[in-house]
Parts: sequence; C-alpha cells; structure tokens
Amino acid sequence: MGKCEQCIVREFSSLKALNKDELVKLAECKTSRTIKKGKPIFEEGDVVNGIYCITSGICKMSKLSANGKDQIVKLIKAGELLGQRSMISDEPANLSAVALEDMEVCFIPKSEVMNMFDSNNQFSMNMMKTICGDLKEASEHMVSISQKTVKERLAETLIYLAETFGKNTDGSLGIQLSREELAGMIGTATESCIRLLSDFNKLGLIELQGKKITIKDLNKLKRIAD
Amino acid sequence: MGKCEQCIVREFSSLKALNKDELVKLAECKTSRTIKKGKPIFEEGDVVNGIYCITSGICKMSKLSANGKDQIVKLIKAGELLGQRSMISDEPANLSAVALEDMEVCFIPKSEVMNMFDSNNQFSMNMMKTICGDLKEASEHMVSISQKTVKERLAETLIYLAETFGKNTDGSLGIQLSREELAGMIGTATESCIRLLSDFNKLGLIELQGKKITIKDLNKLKRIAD
DNA sequence: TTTAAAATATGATAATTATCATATAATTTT
DNA sequence: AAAATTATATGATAATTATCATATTTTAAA
Repeated sequence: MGKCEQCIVREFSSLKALNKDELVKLAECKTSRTIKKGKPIFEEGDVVNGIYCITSGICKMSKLSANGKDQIVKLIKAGELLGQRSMISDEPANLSAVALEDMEVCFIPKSEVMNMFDSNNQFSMNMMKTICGDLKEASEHMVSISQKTVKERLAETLIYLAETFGKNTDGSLGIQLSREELAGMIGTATESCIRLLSDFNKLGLIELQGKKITIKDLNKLKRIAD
Repeated sequence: MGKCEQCIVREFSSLKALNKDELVKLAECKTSRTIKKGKPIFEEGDVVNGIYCITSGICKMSKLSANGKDQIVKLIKAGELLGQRSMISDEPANLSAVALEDMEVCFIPKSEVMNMFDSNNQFSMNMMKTICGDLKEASEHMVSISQKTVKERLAETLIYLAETFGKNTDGSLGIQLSREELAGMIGTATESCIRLLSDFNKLGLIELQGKKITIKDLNKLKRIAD
C-alpha cells in the first residue's frame, strides 16, 4: 500500500491539512482501485460511503436525462477529491462519476473522514471552502447556460479546458472529449456542437485533427466567450 | 435586542446545533436590520463579513448579465441563512441578494461564526450539509435549464414555488414574483414567460389575477414538468 | 486487411425561443 | 382623479437551436 504523504491529492486537496499521524492512519485504512476509461466510479443513486482521492486520470460528473442526453456538470482531475457531497449529505449520489481516461483512485471510508472532521478543524474548513468553491462554479455555470448562446458557451468551454488541462506537446488540448461529451458540457445537441467546431475551425480559431482540438487564436475565442 | 433562543432561524438552520451559552453570546454580538422590498442585503462584489439570519421575508439571489437580464439562482426565505458561501470562501459575493418582500435580518460577524465552527463540530457539520444541499440543488437546476424546454421549466418552477412558499388564504401562491422575476428563475425572456403563463391559464392549469397565480391543476402541471 | 461499427460532418428542415412592436391593464405619482 | 409610469399581454417576425437524414471518416473488430 502506497504512502499518502507524497501523494498528489494530499498536495492539492483539503487533505493538505492532515499531519503525519493522520496520514499514517489514512494510509492504513484506504483502499486503491483502478478504473478503466469509460467505467463508472459510482453512479447516480449509489450510496457513497466515503470519499475518493484521484491519484491519476480525469472523470466527468454527469446526469443522464430522460431523453438520453448526458449533461456534464463538472470535470474532476488528479489531485482532487470526489464523492464528498453525497457522503456529507448522507444521500445517494445525484450524479454519476465516469472515467474519461484510465484512473487510479483511493477510497477513504466515511468513518475515517468523520474522525478527521472531528479532530482537525483545518481539514473541515478546507473541505467547506472546496464545497463553497464548487457552489460558486455551479452558480456561474448555471447563469452561463441560461444567458449565453451555444457559440459563446463553446468558446468559454474550450478556454476552460485549455486553462484546466493544459496542452499536449503538439499543442492540442490536454483532455480528449468526444463531440458528444463536449456537447454535454455546454448543454447542447451533439450536431450543434460539431457544427460550431467546424465554424471555429474555418475561422481559424481552432484546428481539428480527429478528436484533437488545438486552440489557434485564444484572444478571438475570449472575445466570443465575452 | 431580541433573544436568539426562540428565533425561527435557530429552529430551521444550522444554528439549531447551538447550546444556550452559545445562543446568549450570539444574541450579544448580532445586529438587526430591516430591508425594504426591492433593496439589496448585499450585492455582487461586496465583501460579506459574516452571515445573515433571515427572520422574516424572502429574498432572491441573482446575477445580472451583460445584456441586462437578472438570472435568479436561488430564493431564500425566513428561517434560512444567507452569505455563508462568500464568508467561508473569503471572497466577494458572486451573487446579489435582494429583498422580494420587506425583510428582517440579523447579522452575525465572521469572527463569531468562526469561533462557533471551532468549538461546535455539530454546527460545522450542519453548515456543511446545508452547503452540500445547495450544491445538489444547483446541479439539478443546471441540468434542468440545459435539458428541459421553457414550458417544462415554468411548470417545474410553479410547482417548486407552491411547495416551498405555500398558499395564501385565497389559494394563490404564497410568493409574489413579477413576470420578469419568474422569467429570471426559469432562464427565459420575460415575454416568453408571460406567453406560457397565458397558455397555462387558457388550458386551465393555472389562474391569473394580476400578479397573483393560482394553481388549478397540479397533476397536469406535474405531467408537463416531467 | 477487410468488414463492421461508431464517431464526425454537413445539409435540409422543423421546433423553440428571442426580439421588436404595440396594445392594454395596473400601479404610482402628482 | 388625472397623468405618468410601469407591468402585463399578444402579434409578427427573426434568430437560434434541435432534429432528421445521410455522407464521410475514424476506430474497433473479425
């Protein structure tokens, strides 16, 4: 079993508040798991009895609607935690978490997290701040969906992806989403998303090579996004 | 200065975890304020250095967009707290809070709330649960805006208003929103909202008497909302 | 490698929703 | 109470976006 002390999740998440003793205890009770691309970590309705530390990979949190569309609410990457909302609320998950790449995650059981909440106020405070940050993001996403056009949202989302997931060595976006998934992020039909990507391509804002998207003119994209 | 012990906010919010001593301390440090209908409690960009307890009245939390539309993210009523997100994140408010009716609020300074976080784990836990609940609501609202039609969202919103704010003695909704505000909740143009209300009226689902809206056929509304 | 399946692309069209114009009703101010 | 302002209502039209159809390309499987 790996140590938690040097873990990327400890570095970037609420867990940075933990001291050495707490990290040792954590290393003892955690369990590791590999999730293959396309597989769920948990699904809507599942009871999540702890939190997941994402050691590597990226996953989407999304909700499948009656008409078969999958709305992506949030992307989560290595270094972040997953499942807090459901665990803290003591409710089944309202979103599914599905791997967009092969992932490594560690699971920390609820009892252990609760002990840490009790004994380490800084950890609780960090967790609160993270959730408040998520809440702010969700509000802003909501306003964006409701007040911007699909074109504006696509531009906005491409910029977000570039800022959050960086670039590959060839300059293309460091995260690969299908057109359907990208459409699910901006809340539109897959065909509309494809069409607008083509438009952006023709305008020289981006370049498309199969699934790969390369941003060519960030400033113009920013002007479109507002 | 009123006592906090019998306060409606204490009964319904995270504050229910406070013991008598804590309530006495709270009563000493809180300040009360009246806000007239239409006036802000705080506005986007303001630093919120504490939390507000809503003793009476209702307010909207909303964000004004570039094109002048006011998207309502959430309604908050008597018994609830306001301003936690911003206070905990240590960031300026990302939404404005404006009174929809005359309101009575009490302000608890941040230092006092932080003391209570430190000394009362149940209070922290309650607060976390509330914020997690808000996050869940925000996700669901987002999915709804992105996947449902305006008609479905209007039906959904009318049902939500009925469930959350009850009825007046004449059977009409216990909250009065202008058509513009209702449009801001469902994320559509005011005219579209008015038009659909007219349709619902003609179909016998609701009845309109000036600003007052009375739900006549809840089941059919539910079928429309999905 | 060939075939099959899935993803991407694009045209044509329909449906939804926004915008503009204007009328009427309600509310506020004088 | 009359005038002015604001809110609500509705028609006409434009803009946006979804849907359906089908072609092409890419990826996976046989």
